[in-house]
Amino acid sequence: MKRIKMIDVARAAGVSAMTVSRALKRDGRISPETRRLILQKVDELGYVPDRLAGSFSSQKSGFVSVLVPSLNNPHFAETASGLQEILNPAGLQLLLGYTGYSAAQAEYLIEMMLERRPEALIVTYDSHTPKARKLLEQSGIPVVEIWEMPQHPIQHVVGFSNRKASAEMTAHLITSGRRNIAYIGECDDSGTRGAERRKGFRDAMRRAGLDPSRQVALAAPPINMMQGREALRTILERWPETDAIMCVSDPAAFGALTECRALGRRVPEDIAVAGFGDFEISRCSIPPISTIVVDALDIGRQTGQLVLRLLSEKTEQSVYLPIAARPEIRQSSG
Amino acid sequence: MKRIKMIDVARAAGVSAMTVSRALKRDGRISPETRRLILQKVDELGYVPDRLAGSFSSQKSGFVSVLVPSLNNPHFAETASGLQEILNPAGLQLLLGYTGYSAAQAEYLIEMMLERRPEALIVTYDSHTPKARKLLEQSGIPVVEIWEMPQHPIQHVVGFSNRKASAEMTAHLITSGRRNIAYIGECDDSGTRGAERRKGFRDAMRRAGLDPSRQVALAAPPINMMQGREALRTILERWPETDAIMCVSDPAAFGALTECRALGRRVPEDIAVAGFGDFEISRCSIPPISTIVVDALDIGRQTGQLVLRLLSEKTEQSVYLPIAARPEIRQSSG
DNA sequence: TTGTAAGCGTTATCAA
DNA sequence: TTGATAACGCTTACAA
Repeated sequence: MKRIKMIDVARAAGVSAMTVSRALKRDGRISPETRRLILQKVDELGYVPDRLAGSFSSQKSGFVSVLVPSLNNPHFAETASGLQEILNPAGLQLLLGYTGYSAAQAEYLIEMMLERRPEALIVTYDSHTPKARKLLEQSGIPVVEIWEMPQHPIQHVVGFSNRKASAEMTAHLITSGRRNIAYIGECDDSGTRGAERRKGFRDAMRRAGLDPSRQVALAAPPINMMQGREALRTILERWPETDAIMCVSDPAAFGALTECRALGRRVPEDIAVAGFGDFEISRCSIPPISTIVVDALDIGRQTGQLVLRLLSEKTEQSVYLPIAARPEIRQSSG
Repeated sequence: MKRIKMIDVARAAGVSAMTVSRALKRDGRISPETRRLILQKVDELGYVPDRLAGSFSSQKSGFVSVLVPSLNNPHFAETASGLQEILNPAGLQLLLGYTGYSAAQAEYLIEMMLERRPEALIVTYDSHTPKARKLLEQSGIPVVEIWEMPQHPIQHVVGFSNRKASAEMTAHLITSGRRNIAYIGECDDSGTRGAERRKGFRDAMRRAGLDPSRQVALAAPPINMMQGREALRTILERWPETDAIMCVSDPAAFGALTECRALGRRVPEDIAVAGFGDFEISRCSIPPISTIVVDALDIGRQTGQLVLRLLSEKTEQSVYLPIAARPEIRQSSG
């Protein structure tokens, strides 16, 4: 009970393997009747083409590698969906890897991925080890960094400034009259998008002549709701005068909001709360949480289209596709 | 500037390609000095092995395909993490596909996946088209269904009965004195885990001689928080006597809880709420939501280990690994 | 411990 | 429109 090969189909149809190969890829250079006959035989025999062999022969893997910090984050999940939506119909499959926010794991995955000869590599911005960066630079394929506009891009970028967006939201809090603003962030966040957001908070506070030192970072990325709750308690113990909280992400903000409620602090009357990312929870909570809206699905689609363009055009020039990241003011920052 | 091949490394080290191949796979049958020399050359030349060629030659793809309904669901994301954690160190890479809860998309993906000659196929339980089922049955590789114990398993299973778990939680609501229990579920859910949960609700209600007909299903899977809110309003309009809500998932339950608050209904005093899945939100909300706890990470790890076993043992027998799914009672069902 | 030779199943290329 | 032939870069199997 051996596996059916192309040559078996060819024999059954009384043609050569090459003709079968052509029939299977709407190549044009084949007569309609021959194709019909071949497709029928393919069906009869239950032939499944071997892309391992096909990729090897054509030297095209049909893979696009994607590295994300976590799948357990609606942002990256949506971005991956957007990518799949654009790339699958073009015959490309995603090779998805999950770094767990670890630069070492990212390096390992990049190496694993490159062995599969992907046609492009998409990496979510985060710190890279020197070796990882070198691997990316010398990969010889299009590399797209997403979800941030890095200072020193490797090649192409589809992203925005997390720092600037975070600064804008902080500025909004300041404009609406808050002065004693605290920040809930992540520790060990060097090189991450979270670190950029923290810088943005500091930028805005300094610019306004306010003290940016009220910061807590209780956990490594990604900080969760419960840690947000804990962070809020810590903040109110250390800085009881706090009248607003800027958070690295919506789950943290929701945690803070929830703890405010548990402690009897009114939001936004006593304390304003703002998050980042427009997670579902920020829309559904009471009150809804002010946040930075980023269209994660769109990042995936745009990146997918960029990859298709880069693969067909062989452009040398680096592309930067800016993505909108706009503050959306909701009741929590009243 | 051509890509370095194994033969190039071999020449640089003054050995044959085969020796390089051995050096790269801790094969044992090679002298330590030779290996050291070769690894040094590999490093110098920046050689990246071509697994496309390697897989083709050895007829082992090194892939394990995984189909999940959605990445944007912490359950499947964690399961994928668990799989990656176990399979990567064994030299296997995940080929992840996202069906969007669509049987047609699943069929398409299964076909795409099989062309890559994965060594095993892991599919989250959901309805399959006849063709998809046939492809799975005839794939010739281990197939593991996860996240449910199907009536007619294809081969192996790592899962639990969503129906039974849902019935248990409903029974808890009944035991604690609720009588007019409504259900928030999903429409177009035939063959999904959500449908099993709905059946479980009905089972428990009937068993207790209660009316199971209070059901709303406003959206296709996966239902979200906002739809949970809307569903609760619908329920209270239709059946004002409702004193408990059983939900297909925690996000829906949180939506219901939130809408109760917005409408001034006390939880659990006026209405009890229960969910499914132990999502973060069910622990962090006020009050915390009673839910069915399922260890998604563990499902991934167990499945990973099962796959490794199946690949080494070549067992013919079907394996069923039961996974715990226990109700955890929290304040929301007080 | 190392090397040699023969594929692995497809597609590119050129010829018919 | 179709076919023959030669890769593609590595690993298996066997030999030295």
